[in-house]
Amino acid sequence: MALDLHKIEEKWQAYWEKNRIYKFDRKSKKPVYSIDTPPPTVSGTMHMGHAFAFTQQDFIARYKKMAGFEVFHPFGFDNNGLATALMVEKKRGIKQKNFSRKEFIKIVLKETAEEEKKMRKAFESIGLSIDWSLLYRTIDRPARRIAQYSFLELFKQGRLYQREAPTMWCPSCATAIAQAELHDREEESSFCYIEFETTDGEKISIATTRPELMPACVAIHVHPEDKRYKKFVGKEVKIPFSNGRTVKVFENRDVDPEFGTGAVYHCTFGDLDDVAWILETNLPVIEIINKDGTFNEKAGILKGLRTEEARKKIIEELKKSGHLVKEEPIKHVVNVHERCKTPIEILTSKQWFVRYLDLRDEFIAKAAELEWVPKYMKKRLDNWINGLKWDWNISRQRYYGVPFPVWYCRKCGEVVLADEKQLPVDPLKDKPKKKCKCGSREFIGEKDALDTWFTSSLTPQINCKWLEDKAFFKKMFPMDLRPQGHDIIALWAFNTIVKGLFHQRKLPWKTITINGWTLDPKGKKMSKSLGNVIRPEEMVEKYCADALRYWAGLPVLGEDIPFMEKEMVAGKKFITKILNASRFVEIVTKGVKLGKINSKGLEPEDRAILSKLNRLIKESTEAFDRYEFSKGLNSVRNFFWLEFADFYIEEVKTRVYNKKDKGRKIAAAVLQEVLWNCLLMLSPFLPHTTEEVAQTRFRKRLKGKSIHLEQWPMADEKMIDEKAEELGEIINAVIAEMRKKKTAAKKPLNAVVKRAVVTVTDLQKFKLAEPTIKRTMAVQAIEARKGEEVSVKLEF
RNA sequence: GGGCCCGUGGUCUAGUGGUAUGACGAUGCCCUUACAAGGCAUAGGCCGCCGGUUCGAUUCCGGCCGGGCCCACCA
Repeated sequence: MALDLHKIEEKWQAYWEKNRIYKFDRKSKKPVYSIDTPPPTVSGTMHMGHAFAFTQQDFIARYKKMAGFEVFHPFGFDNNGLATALMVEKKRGIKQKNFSRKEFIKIVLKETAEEEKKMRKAFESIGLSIDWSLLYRTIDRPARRIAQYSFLELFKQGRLYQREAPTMWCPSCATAIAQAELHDREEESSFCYIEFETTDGEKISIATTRPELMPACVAIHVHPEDKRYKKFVGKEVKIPFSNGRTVKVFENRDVDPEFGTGAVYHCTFGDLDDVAWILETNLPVIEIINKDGTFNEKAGILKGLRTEEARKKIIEELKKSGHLVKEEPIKHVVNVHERCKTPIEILTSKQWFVRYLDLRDEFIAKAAELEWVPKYMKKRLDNWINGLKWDWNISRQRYYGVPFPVWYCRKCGEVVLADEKQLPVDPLKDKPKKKCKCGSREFIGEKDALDTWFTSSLTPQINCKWLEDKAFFKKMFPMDLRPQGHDIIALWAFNTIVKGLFHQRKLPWKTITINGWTLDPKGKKMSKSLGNVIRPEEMVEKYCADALRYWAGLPVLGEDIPFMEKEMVAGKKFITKILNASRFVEIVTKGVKLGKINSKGLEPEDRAILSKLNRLIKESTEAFDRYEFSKGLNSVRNFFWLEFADFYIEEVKTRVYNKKDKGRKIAAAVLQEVLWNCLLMLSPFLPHTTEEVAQTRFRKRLKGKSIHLEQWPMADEKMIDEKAEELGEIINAVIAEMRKKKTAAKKPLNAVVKRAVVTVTDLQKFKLAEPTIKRTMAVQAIEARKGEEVSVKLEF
């Protein structure tokens, strides 16, 4: 039978949406289970990592729904901030600086609306149990309002300050960025040995990868125990091309005497160490780079150039003047902006910060109260918090994003906050409600936008309608689950915890699950530059959504998984198997008055399969409760295929084919019972396939409109019977031996056996197993003998 | 450099203090009244390496090697 799995899947997706199967009913009396879903950046494409993570999250959502919870499973789009703006700039080939603020925002909103449609379709195509009526966007009014309210509240708590400070700056995006937005990149560069002269004519060499920062040099550092440089300490050194400016030589224990020449020149600001040294030494700041990345007049001969050009130029000039004594190639790591990969510079500018370094210990202690799945992921957060060096810079010099609810008084410079009631505000359009303390009514609106994470860190508050619906918020906050990737533990998880603690004095959720990464088939990270990206839509197209979901259910939560197309094959085979086995069960049970499973008349194979089924239900439920869904999928799959389809179905065929067989009604009942429970346990993984079978073949079993509204099965402990399973194993072992012999004799498996000689270890038990074996393998007569191990001889 | 994770037949994986689960692939047989986009069967692994604990380790401990991720970083 040719099955069009795509048609089946589309049919049920439309049905679910039409019948609002995944609707969250806030009036329900069931306990709520809420999920703080990760809002993907609107880019128009769903990548494999999305498909993987959302599917894993969906397993949990579907399980919880069946387990009796009213599941709150929303979806969010992150269309706020820098990532979104950069995506649009790239797509359109534009830069924000060439547009007015208004125009630029308009373009971004239009583009993201289009991209969002494509993305939603992609996410729908993998069969997620999302209630789309709960959709939120990180730039929509409620999100803006909450983000601004968060700002006001933090201000009142004394957690916000504004400061002119050295800040990591992206010259390409022309904005300050946060520590968490840094990435490293290894770069080939040259290590320049530059010879300086002291005022009394002695020579000292330093080595640097940033010769272009020389005009900003404010000191030279040497290690206090470095004998070579002892005599230089305290002396003045002449800076080339600087009209005779000199800097002092300092002792500094941070210097590594082994590296370079053992002498370091100190610039404002080459790297984070320079910043620390500036703070320690009270040296002057010479800022030579403008916000747009060009060098200013303080850079002298480098004025107007950008970093790369300036480097070339200064090397050239130093060569000419004889200051450059050596140049060697070096590989070193530079900090780049993760969004645009431009090496960062450190500049001073006025920025808003959230003061939180003082609370590091509290954050670590509180985060320990969360349930982390897997547990070890918490260490990553601890590492991050322990390594924090900066308060959280939340200012971004961008047009697009949530504005600061802040004005500055034109007359006295006082910071004036928006009134809670007027949120969300745009300080460039709106005005404060009151006049300034100084009496002035003239204000300048803050032009910067809030860091994207300032808003994203409020997704629990957004989901729970913090400001819009107090009763709802009280009922819903904190949420139950935050599922997310390990790459953004330091960003999203951390900042969300921070906000929860600041605003509600509570952790924002009870549990955090961390999903792994999707890697390419060789175990490498998928990336556009490596050209190894596999798109989920291609796989859905080639196989089907349930096959993709099958793959997502294989690894343990938190583990990275290489994308293996063979698992799609395996998934599709499994789906076909389910559909075929279900067809069989329907055919042979149709019109049969089902027997009662608790009654007498259960054959050994019935008892064995029912015992195994109930044990499986128990194990599968426990696995799900521990978020070990891969165990659930694996064990149900193996049971369904290797026990139920391979053995049980074969063992009862003669019973169900023969209308007069007295075991027929029982076998029919057991077939349905086992299949139905397997379908229920597989429905979180294969929602389309199981719905198809339930709706087309087992309508009568369905209590509601969908298998996804059914109750998760309960194990009947009384049915678990080790002795029955033991006997079942004997039956299966003998059948397996007979299959081998038939295969070896090149006979079909239904070939009639006139006589079989079977050696078994326990003759008494075998007596009980014999009838099942005879009918399953078409054996007319069996002679049983006692022996050390099971063996079989067949006569045809 | 620091932290975390991983290393099981050709490939990917389950698992456990008593030599091992399944898949994909390979090979052979079989049109068997669910299924040939199938069924059944077969081959294939000193469970990364070296030590230690133990009667016994793939499983526990230590070290090493290899891979991955995060963080820091030499100017």
